[in-house]
Amino acid sequence: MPMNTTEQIRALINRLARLDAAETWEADLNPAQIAALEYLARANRFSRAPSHVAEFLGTTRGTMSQTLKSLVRKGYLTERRSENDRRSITYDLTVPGVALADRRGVLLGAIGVLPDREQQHLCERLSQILTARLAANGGRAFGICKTCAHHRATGDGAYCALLSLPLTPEETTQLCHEQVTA
Amino acid sequence: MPMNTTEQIRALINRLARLDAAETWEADLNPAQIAALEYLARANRFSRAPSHVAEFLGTTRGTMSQTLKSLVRKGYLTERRSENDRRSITYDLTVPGVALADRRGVLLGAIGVLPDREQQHLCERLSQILTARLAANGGRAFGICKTCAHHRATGDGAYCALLSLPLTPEETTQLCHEQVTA
DNA sequence: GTCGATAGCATCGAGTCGAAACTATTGCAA
DNA sequence: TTGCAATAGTTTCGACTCGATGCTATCGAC
Repeated sequence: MPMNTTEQIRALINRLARLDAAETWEADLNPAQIAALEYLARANRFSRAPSHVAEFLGTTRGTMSQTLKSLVRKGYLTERRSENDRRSITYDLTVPGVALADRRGVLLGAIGVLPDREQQHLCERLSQILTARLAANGGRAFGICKTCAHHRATGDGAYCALLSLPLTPEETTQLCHEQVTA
Repeated sequence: MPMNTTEQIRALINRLARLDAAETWEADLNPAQIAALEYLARANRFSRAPSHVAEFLGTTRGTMSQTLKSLVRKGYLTERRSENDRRSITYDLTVPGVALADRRGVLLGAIGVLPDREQQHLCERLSQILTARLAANGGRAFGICKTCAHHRATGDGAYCALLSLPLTPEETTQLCHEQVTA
């Protein structure tokens, strides 16, 4: 029974991710650890708690708790308890953590074979699929801050209307767990 | 530091695969087991040995050996020693195995939001990336039999010029570890 | 017949996986 | 103010994957 296009796309996505994950072992981290580290490298300060990483990657808080603890032991993360809510914890990347998150693999080179226009197009299509996938069972999008309905541009920086907090220019390019596409 | 398009594509591929994998646990199989089962469901009779599955999924023979044994224990596969080469083993799907490989998840539905033309386009782009990725470190393509340089169409069925063996029509639509794009 | 290459397997320690039970904190409401 | 449910994170459990290493059986070329 030959596969239809839809199934082929799913198979390609899974195989590419699997091959990319296999590279990961070159460092002293496994795929789950790299995935968590890369998320934390791109998330803003409101979105770096264990429950956020767990939701982003489709796993449980318990599992993510272990993964994050092991990254702390290896020196790639530090944990910081919140002042306001003493239950919550935020993880920050250390200098080696940032270096590792910026590491690039063979897959990036392979994506580079496509011309810029095609990359742009591909990126949009995959985003559409992700949005549909998340909508199917109420997942959050974790989109970029400045594309959010709560984002307000001010003179110099920006402002979050949901959290009533000022934002630095850098923060507006990061991922946020509260993001709602405008 | 904002991500460029290339990095975004990689991140999207990994996140989609991860979310798809999370669904997998609804059955009594984990992502690695499902991936192996789905490969075996699509591979031809020359490409269903542990070393083939391992190469396809970018893992080692040792690890794959364990995964396949556990699928046998669960009743989704049967193993069969080769007549010609007594070292080699071929795995076949049982009836429950076929049923499980055909199971469809939320991701397929999400891919379905794209119109057919876009799916076709997306499929080609991802294939290009995969080809480039494999070329980067000498991996095999595991392409479809009838697109192979060794494929010869005959009157009724077909013929493999590499293995000097006749092929059924069905076999020419399956994956082959020897495939070389014509 | 020897010997290297190949195919698969067993074992090891670290770590992931979900599930479930647990602690500490928060916030709401009677 | 007390009570209680919701929330955030952790711990423990058993099954399993991960790569690495070393092992056996078989094959094939010389």
